[in-house]
Amino acid sequence: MTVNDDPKPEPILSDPFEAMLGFQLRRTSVAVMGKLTAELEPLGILPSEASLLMLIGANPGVTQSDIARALRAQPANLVPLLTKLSRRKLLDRAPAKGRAVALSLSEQGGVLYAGVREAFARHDARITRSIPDGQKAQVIAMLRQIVIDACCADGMPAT
Amino acid sequence: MTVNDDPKPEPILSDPFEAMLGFQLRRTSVAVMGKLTAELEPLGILPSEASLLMLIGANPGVTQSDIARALRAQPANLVPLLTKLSRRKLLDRAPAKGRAVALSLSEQGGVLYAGVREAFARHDARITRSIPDGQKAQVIAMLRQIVIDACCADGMPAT
DNA sequence: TATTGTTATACTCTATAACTATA
DNA sequence: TATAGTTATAGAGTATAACAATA
Repeated sequence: MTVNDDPKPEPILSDPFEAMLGFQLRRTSVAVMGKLTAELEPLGILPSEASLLMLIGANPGVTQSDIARALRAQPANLVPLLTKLSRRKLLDRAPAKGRAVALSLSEQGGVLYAGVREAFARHDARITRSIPDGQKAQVIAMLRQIVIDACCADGMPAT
Repeated sequence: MTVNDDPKPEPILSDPFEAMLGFQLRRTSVAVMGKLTAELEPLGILPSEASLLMLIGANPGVTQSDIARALRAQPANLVPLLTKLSRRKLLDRAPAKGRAVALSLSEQGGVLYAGVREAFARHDARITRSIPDGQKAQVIAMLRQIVIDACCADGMPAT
């Protein structure tokens, strides 16, 4: 066996980030998002677009501002994403109060939604599989607390 | 008391992501990175640049490829960052084997490095402050395991 | 020829300012 | 006038292909 099986044959560099929670969080998030991207790729949809599908599917009639608030996104940034979904005939738009538009999934959108939901479920099961049963909620609670520690009680928006 | 103290006065939307570890990881990472950005801002340096300073400061003489490997970055993407640091006279470059260049911090770079290290330490203490003493290592181990679960044993680079 | 570094480029994500439309 | 949505734009991060320089 002359093949190198070591997953990290890196040079002997001192890594100042190994013990830092912040960078480990980021590294984990990047890896997880990368895997999600791969999981969604056969469906021809990006994570950002898929998350809109998930939100609209779970909340028929939501408006763009609702979505922006829920995802902590800038309304302006939703426009190209929703345009793309609309061009694929995945969305229905109905007039709502004011200038608002009530969004829901078209029949085609519903079909893709089912696939996307499955992909998300598979993905989350995969990345959670090493976490002891019944401990996932505690981990999420911890992450939520870190968000609070990171951004609250001083000048930061509650991302 | 008529003031709304609720940090999240959001509409009653069903959030399909609340229970998903992946999105909570991402949300946490975004919040933490935002806070780090704010912490570094007075020093006039972005997190990406600061992480180069940290790596070079801890490993005088590293080359660009060493850095790329350690940070899982594309070598091409380091160029503009290192150029920016060089223009600020923060780096010294010495010829090394092959076409490689050994990077180290200039005197000015060392001064900024001290401040950056302090900022990183403060930042990490802040986001870790809710984690019970002596449990940080376990949390990091869990994150590392999630990275493995997310990307290994099937077609993904070990991010 | 293999490795290192660089250039150019393109795409995604994010943020802001300025604008339009509606009640 | 306040809210919803849009346009344009700019910055940052990331990825790839093509190229130059060195051993």
